[in-house]
Amino acid sequence: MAEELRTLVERLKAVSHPLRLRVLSLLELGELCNCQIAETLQVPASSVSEALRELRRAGFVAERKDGRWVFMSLVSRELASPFLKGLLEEAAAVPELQQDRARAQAVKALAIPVVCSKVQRDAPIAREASHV
Amino acid sequence: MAEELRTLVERLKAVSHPLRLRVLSLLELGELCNCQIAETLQVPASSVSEALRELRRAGFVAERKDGRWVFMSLVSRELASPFLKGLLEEAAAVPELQQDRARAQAVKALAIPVVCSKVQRDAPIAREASHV
DNA sequence: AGTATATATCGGAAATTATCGAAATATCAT
DNA sequence: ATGATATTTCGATAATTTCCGATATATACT
Repeated sequence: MAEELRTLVERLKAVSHPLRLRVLSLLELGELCNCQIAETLQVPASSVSEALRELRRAGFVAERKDGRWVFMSLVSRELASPFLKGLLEEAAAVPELQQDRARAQAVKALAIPVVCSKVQRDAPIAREASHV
Repeated sequence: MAEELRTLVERLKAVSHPLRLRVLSLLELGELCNCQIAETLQVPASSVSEALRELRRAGFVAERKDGRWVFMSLVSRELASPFLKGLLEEAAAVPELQQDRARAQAVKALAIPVVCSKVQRDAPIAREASHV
């Protein structure tokens, strides 16, 4: 398979996943660290880390390290590919993603160490169905 | 998972696949029947049929039956979602997809029964790697 | 140095998806 | 009706993906 076709498919796969799409949508609010996302979505920090890795590989997300924390943000709208722009436009209208962003706003209002220690402390998440 | 999030993910999955993306891209040329696509891409007709089913389920493709043939076409640009528009814009620039479309032009120049009987007659396809 | 904490990676079981030939269905042509 | 042909569905296997706890790594704080 040609390199560029493969790359396009990989970028599409990166967002064809509920958790990764939820993470992408959260980053519309501006940069967030791993633990803020984990707390907002109530999923294990390792799952968030993996989701972010894929989104980075796909070129949708940039990272900025600051001490212990790694802040992730969407690539700028000018650099965003046409389909990413279209996707974000559609994501903005999805109710569950809107709810996620509302919860993230509340999480952002807290100090980061408070949020992170809370995540560490959390008991394993009960799963509603197979695959988040 | 919320219904609308699930639906968006399903639509993304539908195009996160080399064969389905190639089929979608071919339909930029206008409507094509199953066997024209199978001949153009040199893949089994049943694989094309399955790809088209997913693209239809995702709402990207419409069908028009005419006797034995089922012609598939892209939904109109006005009905196309922002994401689909962006994707088609990117697909237009991918070399392998451009080559596919060039081959499809040649196939379209032939009478359909000629193309279809050729597809039926074809020996099984040698696979270059796992997953097309 | 030693402890705490944030993130990343690993391992591997479970779920999902991909693939294509074979069989089924639907329509056309005689 | 019979046979031909276009498309779809089925069945089964192989490949991939998902998921999360455990472990590793990296930085901060004392």
